[in-house]
Amino acid sequence: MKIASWNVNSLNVRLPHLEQWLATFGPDIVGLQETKLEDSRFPDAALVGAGYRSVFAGQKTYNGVAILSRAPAEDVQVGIPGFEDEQKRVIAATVGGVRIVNLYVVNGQDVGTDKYAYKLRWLEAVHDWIAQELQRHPELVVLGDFNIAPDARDVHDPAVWNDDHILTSTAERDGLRRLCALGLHDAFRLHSDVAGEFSWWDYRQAAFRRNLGLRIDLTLVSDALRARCVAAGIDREPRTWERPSDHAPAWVELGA
DNA sequence: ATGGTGGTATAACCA
Repeated sequence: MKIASWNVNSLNVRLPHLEQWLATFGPDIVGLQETKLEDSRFPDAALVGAGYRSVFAGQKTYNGVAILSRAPAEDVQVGIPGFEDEQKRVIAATVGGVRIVNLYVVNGQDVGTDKYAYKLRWLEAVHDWIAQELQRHPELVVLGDFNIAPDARDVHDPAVWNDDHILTSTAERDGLRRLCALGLHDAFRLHSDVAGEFSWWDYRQAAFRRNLGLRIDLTLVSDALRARCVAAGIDREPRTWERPSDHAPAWVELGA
């Protein structure tokens, strides 16, 4: 079973890319972020044509998340229970017995800003909620655009992307570490210790061509799924297509 | 330090 995460940066613009990628990569489950669509405009009929059902939580212009799956999605949860948030950043569902939590983590703008404080608060709320989810659903995958690069291997220039920089700051990385300490494992790192494999490249400065990227799109698997995690990676191909998202899909494969 | 690009309430704002 292949499970993926992709920040599409506008599903309206990227639907043809998504359809092409679904047809070639053939994931069983995909978490999408930054759909930037109200629910009434979600292209669920087109995706049925591609063989996928959709559950989604969107808004105009910003944010928006969805889970696509070949098998039905059950027990759908939108948002973090008990955490008031206008921004559509969280959707969870159970597919084929596996609980999928899809996150569009707050970007945070710059260290010390109000948005940064919101990011840290939001991460703490996610942490407390995931602790409960793990009790109810030991077979859990937390995936998404984390807007945090776990360590120095995951950035092209550790001198710039340091302890004081947004997406790599100590407090952000501590937030991710605390989440993982609940019993979640970065699937990519179960299979590789290479540096320089990224999932996001800025549109500016020809960053993709020069591989000036970060690995901020993650798939985390729970203790109970760890032994079934047979492979993980990042599919750079859609980032090479014309008018791409700035993110590439990150994926994990679970064996039987 | 700035600004570069791309998305969308097409003007700022967000990333």
